[in-house]
Amino acid sequence: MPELPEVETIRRALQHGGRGGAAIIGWQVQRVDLLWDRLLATGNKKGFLDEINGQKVIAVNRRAKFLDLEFDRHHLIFHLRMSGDIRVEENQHPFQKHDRMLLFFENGFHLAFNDTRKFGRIWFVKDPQEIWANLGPEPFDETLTASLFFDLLQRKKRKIKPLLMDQSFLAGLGNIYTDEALFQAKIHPLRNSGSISQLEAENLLVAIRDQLSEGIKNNGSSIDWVYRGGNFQNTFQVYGKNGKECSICGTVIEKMQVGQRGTHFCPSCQVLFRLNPGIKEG
DNA sequence: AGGGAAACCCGAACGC
DNA sequence: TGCGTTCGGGTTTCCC
Repeated sequence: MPELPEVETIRRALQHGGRGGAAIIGWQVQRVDLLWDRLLATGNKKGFLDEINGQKVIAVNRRAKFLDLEFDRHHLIFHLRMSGDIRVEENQHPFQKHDRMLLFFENGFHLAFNDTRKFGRIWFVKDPQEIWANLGPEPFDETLTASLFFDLLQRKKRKIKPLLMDQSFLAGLGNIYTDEALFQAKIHPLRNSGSISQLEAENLLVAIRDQLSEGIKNNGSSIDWVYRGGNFQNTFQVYGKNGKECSICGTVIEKMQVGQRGTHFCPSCQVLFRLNPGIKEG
């Protein structure tokens, strides 16, 4: 589902073209159809529909899983949540089931926001900072060094998987990339963040960046029926692989619930307790 | 502070 | 075949 790599893939398509659509930079808004009112998370509908008219797209940015359409005077921020997707098409193209908003441009094209499950939201604001004020660092932020990451983990006493998915701790990971990163780093999802060693923290940060990079390189993951075009799902090592053999050791991959989320791991590669005396448990 | 549960949604997958 | 039930994904909110 849309996690950082999927949102980044969509961002690049809107900025530079791709995924079957053209770049939208410089395009001017002519009209907006809001087909499902609750899509707009804040502000009033009329103000939004009136004020966006005539504005041009300056840039398409991303922060964590938020997509930021930057216009002359406002930002239109999207969160795709579970099933959101964006298409750019000529107006003659038929609208689709579950389209929740249509942004018409003066050049005869429109941007369609499609969201089967209606979890996605948009914000129309002057300053995007107010939307993402509580987000943690970007995973690729250069100031997020291995030693800083270790310190941040030490300060918390939480299960590592829910902590990595907490957007105020680290912004961008979702269920899939978290499971894959923990597998690469050989860390059990239930490990207490305070028990992670310096070396493990280093490996984990590398794994997070590796997995996200691979996801972006593959244009994201197409799983279920919701996301178009990505191939990263073909490289999954643990996500959805429960019952299959681990590619490293042959042990059967298991699935369990952690913080209400399906969690996939190799019980041999990712051990919760080490038997070696002298190594702290947990 | 941390963690669990529920809510928001829909369609696919499953069970009978 | 057809019906009812379960599941899952990201986030927020509420409660212990």
